[in-house]
Amino acid sequence: MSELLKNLNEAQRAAVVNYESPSLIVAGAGSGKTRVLTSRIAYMIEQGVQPWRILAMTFTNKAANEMRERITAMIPETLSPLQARYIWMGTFHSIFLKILRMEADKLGYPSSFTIYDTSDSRNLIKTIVKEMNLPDDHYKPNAIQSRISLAKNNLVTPAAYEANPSYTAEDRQHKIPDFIEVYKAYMRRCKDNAAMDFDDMLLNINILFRDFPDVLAKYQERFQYILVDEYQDTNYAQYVIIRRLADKHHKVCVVGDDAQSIYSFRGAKIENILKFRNDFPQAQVFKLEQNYRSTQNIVGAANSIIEKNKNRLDKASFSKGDKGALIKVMKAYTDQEEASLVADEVRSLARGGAKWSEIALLYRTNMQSRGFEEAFRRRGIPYRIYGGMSFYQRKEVKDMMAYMQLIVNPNDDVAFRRIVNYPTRGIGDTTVGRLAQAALSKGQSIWNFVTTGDLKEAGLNGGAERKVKDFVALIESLSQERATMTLYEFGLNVATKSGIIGSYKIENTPEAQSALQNIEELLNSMQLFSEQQQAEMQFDPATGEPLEGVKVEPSVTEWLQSVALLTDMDEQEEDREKVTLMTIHSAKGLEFKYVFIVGLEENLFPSMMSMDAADGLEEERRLFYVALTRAMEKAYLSFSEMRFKWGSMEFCSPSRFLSEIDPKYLDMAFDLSEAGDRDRPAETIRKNYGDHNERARESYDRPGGRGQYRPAGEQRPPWERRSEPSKQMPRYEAPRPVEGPGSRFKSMGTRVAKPENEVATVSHAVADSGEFKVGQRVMHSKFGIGTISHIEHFGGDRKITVLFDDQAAGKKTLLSKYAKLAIVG
DNA sequence: TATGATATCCTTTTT
DNA sequence: GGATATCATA
Repeated sequence: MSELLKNLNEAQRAAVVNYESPSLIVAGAGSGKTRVLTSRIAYMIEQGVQPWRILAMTFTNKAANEMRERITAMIPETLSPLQARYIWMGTFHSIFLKILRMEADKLGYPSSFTIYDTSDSRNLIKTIVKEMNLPDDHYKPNAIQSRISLAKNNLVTPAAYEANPSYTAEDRQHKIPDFIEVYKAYMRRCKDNAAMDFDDMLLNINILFRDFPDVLAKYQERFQYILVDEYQDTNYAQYVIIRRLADKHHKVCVVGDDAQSIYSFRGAKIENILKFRNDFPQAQVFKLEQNYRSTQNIVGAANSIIEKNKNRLDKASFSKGDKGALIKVMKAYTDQEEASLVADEVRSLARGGAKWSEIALLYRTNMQSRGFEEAFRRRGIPYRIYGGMSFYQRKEVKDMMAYMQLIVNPNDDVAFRRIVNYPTRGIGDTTVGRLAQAALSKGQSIWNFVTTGDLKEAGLNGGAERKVKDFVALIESLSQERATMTLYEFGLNVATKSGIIGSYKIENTPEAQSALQNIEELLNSMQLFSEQQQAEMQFDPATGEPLEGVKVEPSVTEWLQSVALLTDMDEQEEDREKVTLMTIHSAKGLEFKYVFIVGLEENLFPSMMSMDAADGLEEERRLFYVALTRAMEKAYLSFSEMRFKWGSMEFCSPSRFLSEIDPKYLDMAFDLSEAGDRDRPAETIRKNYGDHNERARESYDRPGGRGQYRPAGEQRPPWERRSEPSKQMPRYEAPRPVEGPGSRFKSMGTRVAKPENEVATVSHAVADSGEFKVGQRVMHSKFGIGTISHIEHFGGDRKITVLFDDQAAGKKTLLSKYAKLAIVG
C-alpha cells in the first residue's frame, strides 16, 4: 500500500483512491478534509497523473498555498516533490484571472487590464449615477453595486436582465426603474476603462467558454482532473464554470460541508452541493464524519445546534476524543465588561500554560473588535486582528497604486479621477467634470481626451489647462523613466515626483507618519517582489526546465496583478505568538485550542439583517456551527445585556443560539431568562460607563492610532492637559428640566461644550426629570418620535421601551440615563 | 478651489 | 459612533 494511504481512516482512504470517478466528499468539520484533498492529489501524482492536468481550486490564497506545501511534502523524493509546482492550484479568482490574461484579446480586453476592487467599482457607480442625473436617494451606490454583483454572479448580463420582466418589475418596486441603464453603463465603462471587477472575472470566463468552444476545449483537455474545495460556497457562475470544464472528462471532485455554507450573501448556492448528484449521477459519495479536531462536548454541542436546520445532507458528525470541558457561557452587563471578562479569561488561560497563538476570539461583525482590542492592550495581551481594512485598501496605498495603474493603463478613468488632484494641484471638481463630460461625449477615456483633445473646447481656462497639462507631463515622464529603473526605484520615483511623500511630510501628523510608513512598506514589497520574481524566473513554467542566467525585472503590470487579489489573510506574519481576533467568516478552515465566541445577542448574532432573508436564520446557525467547531479543546460563549450601538446604549437579549444548544454541554451559572431583567446597582453601570470615557482618551496614545491634530505651539497633546485626574468617578450633569413642546433637541444629550484645553469629562446631559410615563410621546435623536410602551426600574435608573413611529427603528428599550429622549407635547 | 464645519447616511459577513 | 456628502467661508 502506498505510504500516502497509511494514515487515513477507511472513509478517507476511499475518497483518496477513487480519483477517477466524479466524487462528492462530504466532510464534516475537523474530519481531515484538507488531508484527504492533499492526499488525493499526491496519490494521483504518485500514480502517474501529470500535475499540470490537475486543477485545484480554493477560496483563499492561504488555503491554496497551504495545500501546495503539504502536497510537496507528501510526494516521495523519488518522484520529485517539485512536481507540486505544476499543479494549477489557487483561488477561483486567481486561476480565472490567469486564464483571462492569456485570452484577453478574445474578449476585447488588453491583457494588462486593471482589476477594480469594491471601492473602485463603487466610485465608478457613483459617477455614473451622477452623470445620469438619477435621484441618489434611491440609487444608492451600495445597493446598486450589490444588485449588479448579484446579477453577474447569476450570469445575468444586461441583455438578459432587460429581457426578464420580473427583474425590471422589482426595480420599479424599489424605485430604481433605470437600474438597467446603470448596469449597462457600468459594464460599458468597465470595458472602456479596460477594467474588470471581481464578479467580471467569473462572468467573463463564462462568456469566454460559451463563445469560444476551441478555448473551452483547450482547457477541458488541460484540466483533466478538477478538485474544488469548499464547494458549498460556490455561486452559480462558479458552478457553471466547473460544469463546463468538467464536461469532457467528468473527473470532478468536490469537497464541502453543507453545514458550513456561510456565503449566500455573496451569491453562494447551498444547492450546488445538495444537488451535486443530479449533475453527476455516476458520482460516488464519501462521507467523512469523524471529527478529529474537537472534544466530544464541542462536537455534541455543535450538532445539537445544527440539527435545528431543515436544509441538510444526511450526515452524523462525531468525535472519539476526550469528552472535554463544558462550554463556558459568560454574561456581562455592558460590551466593555464583556471585553474585560474575556480578556481576563484569556490571561488566565495563558497563566495556565496556553500559548497566545492557541487562542482565538471570534465575532460576527468587524466593529466588535474595538472593545476587545482595548481590553487586551490594557492587559498587555499580544493580539492580531484580521480583516477590516487591509493594507491594500488604505488610502495612501491605493493612491500609489492608482498612479501606477494609470501609467500601465491610461484608459482607467477611475484611477485618473483618483489622482488627478491628489496631492492637490488646483484641478478641482469643475475642471474634472468638464474633462469627463467632453471625454464622454467623444466616447474617449479622460486621458485620451486630455492628451489629444482641445481643452479650451471643453471649457477650461488657461490656468486650468496649464495645470492639467502639467499633470499629463508628470504621468508621461514617470512612464518614460520607468524603462531605466528597477521596480523599486520606479515606485520611489512615483512616490516622490507625484508629491505624495512631500504632502505627508508637510502634514506631519501621526496619520501622516503612518501613511509614510505604509508607503515605505509598499516600496519594500515591490523590492521583495522583484527579488522573488527573479528567483522564480529561472524555471520555465511550461516545461519545468531551469533557464540559466535569466534575470528579468518584473513589469509594473506583473506587480499590480500580483497584488490585485491579495487580502489581509495572505500577509505572512512571522510574529505568530499572538491571540487571533477575527470574524467567524474569516475563521472558516482554521482551528484553535481555545475559542471565544462573543456578542451572542439577538440582532447581532443572529444578525438583524439575516432575519428577512429566506434562508437567513439557517445560515446564521451554520455560521455559529462554524464558529463552535473551530475549537479543539474548549469554547467560551459570551454576551452582554447592554451594548453601545450607533451612538447610544441599547439593551440586548441573549442570542437564541444559546438556548438552542443542549444545556448538558454548557457550563452556565445563570438562567438565560433572567438576562436583561435583573436589577443591578447603578454604581456598576456607572463604573462601566465611566471606563468608556477614559478609554477613549487613552486610545489616542496608541502608536499609529487615530491621532489628534495638535496646534502649533502646544507642546503637550490635548489629552495630557487634562486638569482632573481620571481616577475619580465621572461626573454627571444634574438633571435639568425638559424643554417644552416644539423645543429644539440639539442640546439634549449632545456633547457638553468644552472649554479650550479641556477634554469633556461627561458628555451626556440627562433628559429625565420623572416625566416619562407609558403612553408619553418622546423624541430620540436617532430614531425619531415614538411612544413609550413600558417603563421599569433598573438599578438607580429606568429602562424605557419605546415604540418608534419609524418602522425601521421599531421597538427599542433604552436606559433613560443615556437615551437621548425628550418629551414631545 | 481648498478647507473646515455641519448634515446625513449607514450600519453583516468578503474573493 | 463613524464615514462621507454637502455647505459655508476664505
